[in-house]
Amino acid sequence: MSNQSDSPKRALTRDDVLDAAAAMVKKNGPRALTMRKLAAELGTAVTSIYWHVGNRESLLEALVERTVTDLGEIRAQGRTPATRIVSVTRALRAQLRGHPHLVAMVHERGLTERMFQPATQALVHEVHAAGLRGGQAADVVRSLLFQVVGFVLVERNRERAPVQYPGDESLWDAGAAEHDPALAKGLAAPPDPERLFLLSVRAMVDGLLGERPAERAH
Amino acid sequence: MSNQSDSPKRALTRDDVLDAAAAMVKKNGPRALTMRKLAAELGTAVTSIYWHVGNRESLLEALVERTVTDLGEIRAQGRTPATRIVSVTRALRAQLRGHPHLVAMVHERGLTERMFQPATQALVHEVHAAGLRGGQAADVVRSLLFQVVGFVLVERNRERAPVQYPGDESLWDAGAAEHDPALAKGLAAPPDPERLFLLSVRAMVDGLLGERPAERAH
DNA sequence: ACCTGAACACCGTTCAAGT
DNA sequence: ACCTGAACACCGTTCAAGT
Repeated sequence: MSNQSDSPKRALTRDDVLDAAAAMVKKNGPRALTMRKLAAELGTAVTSIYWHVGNRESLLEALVERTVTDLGEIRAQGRTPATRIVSVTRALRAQLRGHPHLVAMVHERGLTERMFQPATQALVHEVHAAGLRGGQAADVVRSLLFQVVGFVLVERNRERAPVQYPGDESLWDAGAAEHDPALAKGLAAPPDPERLFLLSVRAMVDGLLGERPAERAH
Repeated sequence: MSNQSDSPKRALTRDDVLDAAAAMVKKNGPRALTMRKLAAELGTAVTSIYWHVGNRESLLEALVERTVTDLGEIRAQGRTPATRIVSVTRALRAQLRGHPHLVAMVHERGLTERMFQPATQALVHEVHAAGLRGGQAADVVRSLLFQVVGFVLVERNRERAPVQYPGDESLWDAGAAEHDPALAKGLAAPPDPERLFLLSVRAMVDGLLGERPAERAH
């Protein structure tokens, strides 16, 4: 708990507050950001913070806003439409993982559209290049966005709760795994998120792009 | 704020506490469950609750445990492997949506494996019936579980934050939608989750089942 | 074995008062 | 325009004391 600067006194600015708040969130998550501790960190009275940012909720909102703005563009890589689309989802996932607490905060505040604008634009472009148009293209873009965000949410929660219940093979030995020891082992081991992400995104992209309306009967 | 019963006095049981807590969570979410309000609801001192359930965290844990136990089986429906798998994911999504606050609570507490045991078993069975074995089957099951849970998480957060930023077409008109008005309109309108879920799960199932190792090059 | 009130250490927020 | 301390209404949790 040290002050932001060693110089004897300086006017407290709104950006000072945001910076300190960002540091606290980055270190221990949004839950650990309390107005009082933030004030202590900044060496001011709690009430000064209220003057600069209104209240805790607006503070978090401003924080999210600032982070989203700093996220930067997403560029597709690869030659085929499928690879380019997959590369965009990977870039988006990397962005999200770079700001571990951002996804949940953004979601709780309904800024999703805004946050995913760069990724959406990139996806729209690639999906268009893949030959899709109109409502179908929109569906594909939406499916992919949901997929990536959902995956990251699940992934993050998994990391935070490291030891899963029941944890080992006990559940799958008893015939549940259809007498397939390799399957049982595969389900018992912790998943490799990198691999799983690629696998499922590729499957979805293949499924979405390969779709010919006439072929489908189920 | 009324007491649980009109009979003058009764011994407070652990189940009474859990029941009242469950009702409060169901009504206003886990955040609204405070020990003090719970005590008021039950007409006892706060400290009595501590005697019965330890503390707030164990209370929520017990609640989750009980709900998960009550979730019940999942049965596949349909004739082809693909339809049967999709039916399992739909049933799982319905279960999760039936307990709106459960998913997040379960996740925060690392009970995911346990919660999804019925769905996992059903999926393992169907994936096996589709001809997949070993590690590949495990990957498919995992991908689908991640997909469903992720989708429901995103979906739920979207419902809670109804008006999205920026909200309307303003973003997509300016050439971002590749001069495709139908696409722009599709992205601007709020998604139909039911349709989107089916669409993306089917795409993923197709992609996962249709996979022949030799065919893939990207 | 079960329940109680008092007390502690925290919260977010408001308000009147200072410079 | 900016900062302050005091105060209010909440939290979760502990503890010694009751029956």
